[in-house]
Amino acid sequence: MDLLREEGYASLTIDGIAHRAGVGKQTIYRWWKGKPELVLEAFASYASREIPLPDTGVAQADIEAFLATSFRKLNEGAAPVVRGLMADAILDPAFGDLLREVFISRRRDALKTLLERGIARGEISADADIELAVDMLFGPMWYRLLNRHAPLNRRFASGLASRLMQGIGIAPAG
Amino acid sequence: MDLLREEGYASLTIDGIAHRAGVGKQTIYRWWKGKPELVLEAFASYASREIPLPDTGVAQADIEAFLATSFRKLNEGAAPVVRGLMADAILDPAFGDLLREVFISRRRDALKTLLERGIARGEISADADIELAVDMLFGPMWYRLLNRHAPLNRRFASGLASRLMQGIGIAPAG
DNA sequence: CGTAAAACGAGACGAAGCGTATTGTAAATG
DNA sequence: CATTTACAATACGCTTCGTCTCGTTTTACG
Repeated sequence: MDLLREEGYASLTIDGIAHRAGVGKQTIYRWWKGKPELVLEAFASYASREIPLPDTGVAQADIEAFLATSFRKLNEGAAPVVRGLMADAILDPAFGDLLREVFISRRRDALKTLLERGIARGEISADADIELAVDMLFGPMWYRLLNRHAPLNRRFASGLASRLMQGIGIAPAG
Repeated sequence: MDLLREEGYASLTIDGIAHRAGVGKQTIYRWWKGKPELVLEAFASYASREIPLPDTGVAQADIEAFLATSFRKLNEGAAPVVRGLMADAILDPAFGDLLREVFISRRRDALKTLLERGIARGEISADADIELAVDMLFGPMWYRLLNRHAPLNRRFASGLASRLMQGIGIAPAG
């Protein structure tokens, strides 16, 4: 993780990692298939203290808080790592499967939990398309993360959460 | 483009392109900075017959048609190329700037035109956040394109367009 | 035309990084 | 205590990169 911060994902090499760790290359290849798998595992353990799910009692607020926390983690340094992992996932479909399995799908599950709570509470339509809703929240996040055309800030989190609820929510009384 | 289709973006090399083209490597480097820039230009010219903007008279239908056409182009063979370009854009910020400038931003502009027509017609709230709306349409598209967890089909286009309009639209009479 | 400059095809070159193989040493295993 | 396993170090062959050096067209212009 130190090397990753110092040199960036693209410049990180197995030789460099082995040297910094005071370890032979063979030892690294004994435990990991390559750089992406190694970084993914390091990142997963770094982020192992899972982001606790917010529970404010209101779906829109939960979603907004969840997104805001995700954005904060990215802005605090995770962004380059996540971007690099995605680049390798694109170039190597096998690693793409792995990334989806151990990272993407878990984040999706967390978000689904929030949405299902909203359904249970009657805030969200029972026949809402949950998969689509997740895509509508994480999609724009990834789009800004990878494209860098606009910041991942609280305003964005708030905008996404409120527009989504207008799309799938049940209008509150009043 | 032939080589790209045959071998895939990741396996495409400058040496390979030069050989296939019956051309020296130096000639390629004289005209392009590297593989990503070359592929971007080839792709841009291939897609130069710009997708004409739909104009049905109804914003939601325009948006849905625009998305559906984009999805179709991707599904017909553009997807691997676009994915590869994005991977390089992630790994090389300078190329990321270029990709945003000549591709991403133009697609965004096309979508903005549709949204602004909707505002002019009174179908979309005049103070709607257009940038956010574009992110909410293209974001999920890119998310599925890169992550491959779900298909880019007509149902997805329809779902995105309708949910967006519920978020930023003005309820029609009736 | 005719000649000088520019662009070209071919491919050699050194620098990286990859993933594997080798070698002798240090742990651990039983 | 013997044997097996893991290890650090590093050499190796391979691939690709981007630059360079050749003669050989092709182009530009007097």
